[in-house]
Amino acid sequence: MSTDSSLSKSERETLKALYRLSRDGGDVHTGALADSLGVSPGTATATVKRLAERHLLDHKPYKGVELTTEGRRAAIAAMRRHRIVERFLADMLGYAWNEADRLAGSFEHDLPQEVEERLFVALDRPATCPHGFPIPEPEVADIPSMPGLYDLEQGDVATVAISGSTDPEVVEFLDTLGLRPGVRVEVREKHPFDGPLVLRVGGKDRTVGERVARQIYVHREQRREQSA
Amino acid sequence: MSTDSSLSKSERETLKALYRLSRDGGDVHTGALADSLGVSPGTATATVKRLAERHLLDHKPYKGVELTTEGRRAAIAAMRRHRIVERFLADMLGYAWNEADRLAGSFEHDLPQEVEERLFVALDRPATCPHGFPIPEPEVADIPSMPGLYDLEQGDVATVAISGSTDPEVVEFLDTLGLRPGVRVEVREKHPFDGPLVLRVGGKDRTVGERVARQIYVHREQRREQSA
DNA sequence: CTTGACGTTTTGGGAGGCCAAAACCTAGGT
DNA sequence: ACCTAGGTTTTGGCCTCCCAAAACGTCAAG
Repeated sequence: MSTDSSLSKSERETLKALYRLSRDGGDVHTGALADSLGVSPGTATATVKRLAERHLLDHKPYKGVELTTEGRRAAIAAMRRHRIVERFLADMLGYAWNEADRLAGSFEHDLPQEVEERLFVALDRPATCPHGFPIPEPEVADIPSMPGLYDLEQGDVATVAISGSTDPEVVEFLDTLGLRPGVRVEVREKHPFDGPLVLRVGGKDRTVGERVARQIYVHREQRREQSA
Repeated sequence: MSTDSSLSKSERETLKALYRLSRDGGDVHTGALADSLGVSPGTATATVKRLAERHLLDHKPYKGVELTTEGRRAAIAAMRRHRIVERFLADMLGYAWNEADRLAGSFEHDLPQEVEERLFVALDRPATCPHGFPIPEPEVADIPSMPGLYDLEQGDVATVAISGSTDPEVVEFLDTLGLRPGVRVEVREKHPFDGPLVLRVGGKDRTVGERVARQIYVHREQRREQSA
């Protein structure tokens, strides 16, 4: 029942990383985890072992790691906290969305649950973090995965989300096109054979290539049924 | 030059406690420190030894502990952070001044310096914490000590501050008299022989006994010179 | 089917944190 | 001047967290 019961900073960070890694890619190995956490392989293994004992994940030595339902719930709770703190940094302290990320990680861990909730309310129960990703409900064990911009079809309307791990140069380029987190876009045309998209962004038509479009996530709003 | 350079949670907490303890009372012994931190005597000694190696305090075994100038600066920086966080909890999240205290301690430690400053600005550079105690400037090595309410003389005007360690029942009683942090009071009469004070509080005259008055701190505003 | 190479886990070591209990000072009473 | 009581420090243990390097599995190429 109880979602957490005293996880340490690195344990929470590990769960978050595992959730991310498992969302895109088959088996997650401790090596990938170590990279993602910026930690030595041995350290990653040790943390994994501890979490396995608490039944937050299954560890098949040399084979891979998989979160249990409980582990996924804890990971999502950690993400919720992270995203709320990001919103705080952006909305109350005026940080840009791509700065908030960096700072949130450093002090989200010791934030009491109670304060997290008050903060959420004080921020007016935001639906997304400053990157545009949804803030999950508490206690859920799954977040619906977001499609990429390039997965949309002609006529689709969606809201943009940009991952914090996106190459800063790409981010800057997107910015010049008006493609920023939270912005609404409509797909005007999608050229075949991995061709570019033509989008309606802030009253202007913009063209985006496939490689760049694949780095943008979206929240589909509604599909405009467009014929019979 | 650099005020901190990576102190841990307990190290900072130790410095704060030592600053408090040394402000009222001669030698500070590790026992008092341990009590104040809610930690075993051995743990207190160990932390003291570590801080001594960093030249933040002098430790004369079996005799006592004393902060160095550097140590005092670090302690005050920690207090500044604590008080800013309290203000945040009170002003932005709506916590009562005596609740803020409890919660601030849990997450102030990992707050990046940078965020602390932004928070300070976002809060409109407050002069005091919700208890009524001043938020020190950064980088100072001393805070002027505050007199008690009972140290005032007839005609003095001052602002009330109430320590977080005050007995809750006393706090509640004070509340019924309108004596809350930040409230302005004027001393109408001071009876001799440890007699009661008569104060002007929020447009009403209130009488306060010596024992209670000694538990309230004040910020003197100006001495009204009242004769020749 | 053997043998590397590569990735994973274990081992050994260090630092912070905590405690309980043993060893140790210091000061006060006799 | 002793000696004991009370407070202080050390010791030994346990936990998280990190690393480097040794030991170990696995799998695929020869």
